[in-house]
Amino acid sequence: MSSVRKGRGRQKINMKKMSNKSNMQVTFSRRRSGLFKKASELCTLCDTEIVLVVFSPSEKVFSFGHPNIDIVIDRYLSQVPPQNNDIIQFINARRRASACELNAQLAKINNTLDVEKKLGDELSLVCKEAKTQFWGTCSIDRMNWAQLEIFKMALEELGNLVAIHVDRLVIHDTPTQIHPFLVDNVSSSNIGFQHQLNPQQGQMFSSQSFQNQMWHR
Amino acid sequence: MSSVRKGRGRQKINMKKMSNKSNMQVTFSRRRSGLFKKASELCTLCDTEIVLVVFSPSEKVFSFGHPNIDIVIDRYLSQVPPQNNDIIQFINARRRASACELNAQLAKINNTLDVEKKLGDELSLVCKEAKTQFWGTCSIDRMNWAQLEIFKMALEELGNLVAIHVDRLVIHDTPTQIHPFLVDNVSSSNIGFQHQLNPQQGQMFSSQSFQNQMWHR
DNA sequence: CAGTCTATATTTAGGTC
DNA sequence: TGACCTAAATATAGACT
Repeated sequence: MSSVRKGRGRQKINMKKMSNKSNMQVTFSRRRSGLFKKASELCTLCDTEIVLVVFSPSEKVFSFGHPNIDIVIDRYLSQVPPQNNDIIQFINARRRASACELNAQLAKINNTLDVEKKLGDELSLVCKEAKTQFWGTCSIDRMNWAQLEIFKMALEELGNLVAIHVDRLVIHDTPTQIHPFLVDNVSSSNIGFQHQLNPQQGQMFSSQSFQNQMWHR
Repeated sequence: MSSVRKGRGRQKINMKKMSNKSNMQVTFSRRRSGLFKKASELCTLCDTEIVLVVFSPSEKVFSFGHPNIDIVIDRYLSQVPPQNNDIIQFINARRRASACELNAQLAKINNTLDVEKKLGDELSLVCKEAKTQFWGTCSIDRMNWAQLEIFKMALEELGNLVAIHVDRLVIHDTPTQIHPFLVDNVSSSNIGFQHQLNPQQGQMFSSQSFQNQMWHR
């Protein structure tokens, strides 16, 4: 009786990086599950091919894919030796940075949205920036020679990695390390085509999560 | 008046492949959006890296996730004369759909801009679309291993192209073929790491989209 | 198709164990 | 972490425009 106040129900949260580490962990788990579930539902309902890979803030990698693509991805990822390849690291570093930043930007935009709906001028700015960035960000033209050189190498390196990987795949078709991930009352376990098995099973969705120690950091 | 029964609200649906094609299309769009939104939220809240690729039943590809390499690749592929390279064609084919969408989106944004400066709600739309579209369109990750073979070749090809391009740049600093589509009164600018420039600028966000007239389908 | 509206179905933040 | 609880926040099916 008196004790109570059985929870205040779901609270609204700011769409920005959560400050509380602990809460973040919880949220991460929950939302990751939700995300995978949504993905699997989309597969089921619309007969869609999907690939979803999530890197947890703590170096873990979770993935899901309708057909068998994810297997390839995961194998690929899990087999790339992180430490012996500066280029890959370089690439990842860049990727990480820009991914983060993009997210930050989006969060900001969203915030703005929440707070103020009538920022037409902002829209203008956003678009303008977008236009700028469309050409600026990733265009090779805008890179300096040094960067291009590096990229060139990176690409070649990447080519090799892919080649190597393909070879491996061709040789032994065994998953490196698959684990059941979200197994509601489901029996996941199968690799690849799990989804089309039992469409009517409803909430069935499986996935494989992988912990690849690789490129953490 | 009499008309009424303004909708029965959300109905529960069977979690199995939708029979009604038309409904499926609608559901696909809606859920795809939702999924991408969730993904972006996860990124934002938990500082997570995500790769999400969805192949629509109608061969379109939507993706969300990190950029960089893929971007460069995209960028580059788009500059290669399509007819002399089957591999490139193959890859472009896969991206075409989403490129179209991007163009459509951008066109829309531009229109909006010209006509009305204070469409706060549009901002909302823009953001949503941005989240959906602004990430990579092409990713190694989504390919199955057969495709990897092809991709490998493409990469090698790419390496050469980069090299060639570098040469060109060094010689004359002129863009090979940048097109208009979005050239407002913008002064684009720096290289590579531009994002960290003005974090507090707020609504600035970038993306990698490419509009090359050559793709229209 | 894309956007709008309505009424539910789901998801999930915050707590507690 | 994981499971469970509550209530508010969202996502969306169906019907229309």
